[in-house]
Amino acid sequence: MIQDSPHSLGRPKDAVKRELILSAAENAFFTRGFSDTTIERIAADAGVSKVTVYGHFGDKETLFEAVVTREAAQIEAAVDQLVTAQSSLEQSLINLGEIFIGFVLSPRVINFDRLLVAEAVKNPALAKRFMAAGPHQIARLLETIIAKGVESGELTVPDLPKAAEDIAGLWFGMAKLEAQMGLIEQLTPAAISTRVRHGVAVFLRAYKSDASR
Amino acid sequence: MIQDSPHSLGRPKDAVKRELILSAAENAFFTRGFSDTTIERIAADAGVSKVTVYGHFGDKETLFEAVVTREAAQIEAAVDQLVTAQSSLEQSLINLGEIFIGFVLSPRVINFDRLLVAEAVKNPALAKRFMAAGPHQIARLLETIIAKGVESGELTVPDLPKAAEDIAGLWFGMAKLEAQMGLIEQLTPAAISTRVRHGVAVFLRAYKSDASR
DNA sequence: GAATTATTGTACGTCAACGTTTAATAAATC
DNA sequence: GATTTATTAAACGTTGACGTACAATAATTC
Repeated sequence: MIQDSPHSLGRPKDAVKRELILSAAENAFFTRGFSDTTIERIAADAGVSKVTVYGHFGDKETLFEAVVTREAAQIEAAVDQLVTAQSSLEQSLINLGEIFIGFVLSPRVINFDRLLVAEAVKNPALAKRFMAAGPHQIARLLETIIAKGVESGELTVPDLPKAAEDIAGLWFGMAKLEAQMGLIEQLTPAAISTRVRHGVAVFLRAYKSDASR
Repeated sequence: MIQDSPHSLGRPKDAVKRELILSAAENAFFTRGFSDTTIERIAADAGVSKVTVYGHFGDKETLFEAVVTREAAQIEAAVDQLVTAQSSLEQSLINLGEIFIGFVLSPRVINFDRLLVAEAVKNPALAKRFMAAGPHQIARLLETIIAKGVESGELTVPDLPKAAEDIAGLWFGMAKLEAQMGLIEQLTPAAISTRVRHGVAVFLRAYKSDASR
């Protein structure tokens, strides 16, 4: 049971303002990085005074961590929704791939991990949290799907985690790097679909069992 | 012919000091990023006065660009040396892959592109220069090797650039991301070799022509 | 209504870093 | 040797941003 935050005395902190600050901070950190983001700018964007920012979050570091934690939670929730519908192996892979690649290559997530990459040296714990919430969860889902294909006899897979990594690598190709470097914009759904289907096709050619040829 | 920089009058700038500054700057930028690197620190590391830094490079931005340009040139030179020895298709791929992956996952290059990723928003031209000097050159080499396999009838490849991207993606897998995020250290040569051979095997299973099965 | 806390705007203290100036010395050309 | 430029150390001006202080007002509990 979580107590409904009693706060016993005085004017309570405004939860809406807190959200506004987090959103403004997220946007600023994402586009400018940690050092080049100023608290004053965040406060202005949030339509809030600087003192209020300091009232809700003690300092810049703490605010940054709050942003990352919040984003990681959102990613985690999004991944959880990637429910594998009942369908063929190929279709399952395509479904997951389209959601996965559309997600990972979205400007929002690219910006997020641009930021994380830059801060990873200084704050490894945050980077780990991100990996656990995103890529590592996806990898587990992939393994589940591939394992089903093995059970049904469609696939021959000597190393499950490696096979999951293979298809993820095929989906990514060079696109992630090029997105990080700003060379490609948001991919259209059609482009994502093409990319994913190609990866699935190559993967299946490599891993299809002799029995199912 | 390049004139031997006449400089006609007065004491010439010290080329050794220039190199020392570039090295110190590279190291500082790589480990701390652009904004968190100070000119004073660079000067101190280089064993040189701050004024000398400003004498050689007008300001911080220019120094940064000089570092990136120099690094891109080194990468370009390194890639040029990836001469494809005369050997089997499989062995050619393995050779290129081991050099490629060893190179791309080295702490030096990971740091470099960590830096580039962070600055890509502000300076897209630098990011493009990096991609052209590194990944895009490698891609061309890969296409050359794969094309040979097609000519010899070993491979069936409907889309050459895509196939090159496939094998690069297979080699990378999640390793690049994990290295960027600081989750894995420098891979041992053995680990690199294993990773590369695995990628080649999967690639060949997917792309081997019917005639050569 | 009294007490308490939140929020705001403004102002301030502090610090770090960019980039410049100055005076002195070193290294090059003529 | 005269001139010119590079280098150094130290000091400086300036700017930008973090974080705090203050006084006034708003929201909430008792």
